[in-house]
Amino acid sequence: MGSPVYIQIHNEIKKAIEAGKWSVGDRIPSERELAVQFNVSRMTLRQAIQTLVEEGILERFVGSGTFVANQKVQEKMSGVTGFTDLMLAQGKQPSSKTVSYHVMSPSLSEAEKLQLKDGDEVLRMERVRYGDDIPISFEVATIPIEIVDGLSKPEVTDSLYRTLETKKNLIPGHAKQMVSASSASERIAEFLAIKRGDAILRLRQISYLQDGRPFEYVRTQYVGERFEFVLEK
Amino acid sequence: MGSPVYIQIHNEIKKAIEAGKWSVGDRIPSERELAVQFNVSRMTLRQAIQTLVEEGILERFVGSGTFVANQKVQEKMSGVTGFTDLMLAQGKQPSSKTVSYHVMSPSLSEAEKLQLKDGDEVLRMERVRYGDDIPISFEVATIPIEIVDGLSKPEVTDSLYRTLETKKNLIPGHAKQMVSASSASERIAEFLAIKRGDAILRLRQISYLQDGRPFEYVRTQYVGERFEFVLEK
DNA sequence: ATTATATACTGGTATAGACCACGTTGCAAG
DNA sequence: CTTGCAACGTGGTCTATACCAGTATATAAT
Repeated sequence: MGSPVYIQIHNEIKKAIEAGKWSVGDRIPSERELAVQFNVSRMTLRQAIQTLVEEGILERFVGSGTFVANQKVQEKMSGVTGFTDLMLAQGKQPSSKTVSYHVMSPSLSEAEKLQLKDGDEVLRMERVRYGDDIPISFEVATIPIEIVDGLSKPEVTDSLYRTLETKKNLIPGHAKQMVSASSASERIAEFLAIKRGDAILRLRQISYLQDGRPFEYVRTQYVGERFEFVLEK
Repeated sequence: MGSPVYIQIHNEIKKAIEAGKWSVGDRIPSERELAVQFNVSRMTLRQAIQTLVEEGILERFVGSGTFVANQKVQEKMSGVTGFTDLMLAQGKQPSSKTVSYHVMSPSLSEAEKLQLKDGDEVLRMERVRYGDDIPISFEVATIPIEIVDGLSKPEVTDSLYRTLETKKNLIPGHAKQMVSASSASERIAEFLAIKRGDAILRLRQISYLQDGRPFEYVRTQYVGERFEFVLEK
């Protein structure tokens, strides 16, 4: 085990909570007690607790103790987590239909956003997303071909994020998102079962890997009447 | 000076950076040097640095040193900062016209969002916001009367956030924001110089004080063609 | 001049102890 | 029984020291 001790302790406490040793609202042992249990100094133990507090898993109260926090479902719009999780978090059954799925040359805009070199190709797919079988959004995703090289179609369409992490050890980092409003075109209106000109919430998102390379450019059009982003700050 | 030493050092370093002692990209003295300068232990000095790193003001690199970071203009949408700052950050000249300004009984929705008791009154004001004299948004702000008690109209309309901080020592905490899309009504279209049915980006925001009390409920309608939110995660 | 290698310096981790302000709890005084 | 206060436990802050792993730089060997 090469990682720092406080990370190891962080993981052990996290696992203990997930295993149900302590439930939401429970007080965990004091820093001094835990320091003895793990056989480390209190400062090191505090570092482990600190990381858990930053993750929102624990809460500290002076004079009272440290408690298991009730995981706020914040960052609903983080976008670094996908549509599937978003729908499930809202209690809706997610599904989707892939409209197209092709390898092609990128548009100028795509090449710029994804920082592509001349001649690089991309995978472009269009999808309609549903929540409880009601159309929620129409999205166009563009991914550099080198990112999805060797992956099967289901591996890409089902959960790209998980596949990238498990199969290629590529970990998503930050994302840039742009939100605007527009009206539905004839084609989009048909996919989303609305009228032409109806309100559309547009989200353009560029996702980057931890090393800063862009790996996905997604343009999503949400039905204004059926979707809303919630942000907490 | 009652605050912890590491907070004091945090503030001193921050002021030094703002004063231009070190510029973006500059290396600041090592932790060991600064610890001697401030006459504290290295651990305490590290705590001060840590808070500055978390604020995005400094960056650390093992083996190289600690550097002044190039302040990312993230959280443009935080909303806890107002329209004025938003426009200035984008290089546009902000202005606004107050359409109405009345004390009245809250609607059911307002009373709920602001957690009002029966009989409580509110200040409701409608405003059109401009960037470089082009209409950008129409907003309706509702504020509990007790929050703005004793404040003049300009103090409320010009910069409510600054006034609350300086005059009443009330500090904004978090905010909840909901983003959706819709179409412009006849009345709104007129204010915003667009056509009825044109795309509107809707933002509903509830702002809370640090103690958790809601103090402002704002509904804003942005012209879809002229405005876009940018988020970084 | 180029390439290894050693050295000095940086932030990262870890220890063991100390005092503080705050919240909780139980005991004593009313 | 209630109230007030003291003792105790908690997380928050701080010290002084040590070693580690990564980076940069000067030095030595080629």
